[in-house]
Amino acid sequence: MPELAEVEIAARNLRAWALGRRIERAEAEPSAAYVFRPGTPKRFTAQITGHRVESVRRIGKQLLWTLRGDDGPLGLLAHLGMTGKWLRREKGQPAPEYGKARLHLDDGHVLHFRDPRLFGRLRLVPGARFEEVDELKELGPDPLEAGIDPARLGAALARRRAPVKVAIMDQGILPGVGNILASESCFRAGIDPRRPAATLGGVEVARLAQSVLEAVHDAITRQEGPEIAYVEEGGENPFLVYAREGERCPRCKRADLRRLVQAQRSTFYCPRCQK
DNA sequence: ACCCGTGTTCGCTG
DNA sequence: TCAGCGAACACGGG
Repeated sequence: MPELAEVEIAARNLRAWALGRRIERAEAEPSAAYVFRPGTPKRFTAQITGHRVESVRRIGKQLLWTLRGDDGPLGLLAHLGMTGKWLRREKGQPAPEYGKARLHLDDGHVLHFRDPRLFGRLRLVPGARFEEVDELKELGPDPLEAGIDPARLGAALARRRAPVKVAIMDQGILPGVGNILASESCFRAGIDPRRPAATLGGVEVARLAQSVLEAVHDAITRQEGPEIAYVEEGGENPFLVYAREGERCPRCKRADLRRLVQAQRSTFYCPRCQK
């Protein structure tokens, strides 16, 4: 369930699990070719096997692995898409359902990339030259790593006529912000998600910047644990407004939360608190 | 059967 | 060139 917070947890897990480990064998499901584009499952297997995991970095929703082999570094760019997840299993345990790729480590564990819906991506980056990858060039500064500069955010929003909730999901503006965080951030900031981005004043932009960081920190705090545990089946919805259409607003406790569709995605908001 | 979904990309339009 | 829009991608779950 990957937005910034989930990917950050994934990065922390992967560092704890894999840093310094040698990948004795990499495997990929031939049937999951879609995940490895551009590239093939075969190439994935052949190139990664034998490398050591040197670092795992996160920018927005992207995971940047740097692997070290005999003939220099190799990058692995991983995106979880809608349903991607990294899991760790002991050697010999059955692979998780929908496992698309596996990294057998030299400590008796196997890292599985599980992705039922196949919107995830695993992409090799020769020489780990991530600076040459187009999707990464287009990303803005990571909110968690660099903070959010209200002046920069204001300037970016000023150019947009799109609704503010849609604009803040632009990965060139706030990488890592997805559909949930966007709704949550607008709610926390008391800003109507339908407002054209360019109509926000300086005070509102500053409040929005702060709200995004708070929503991210809250989400990370909730999820820390051995694995990504997140709105697991039967778990309680941890969000303030997301997926709470019809429920009473947790702030004003008077209006009922509403749902609307923006840019083909659901938005949740309080019609009374968000101006 | 139908609708929904935590994401990105591509093609088209103004 | 850029902003905006809708479709497409693939598939499980309610």
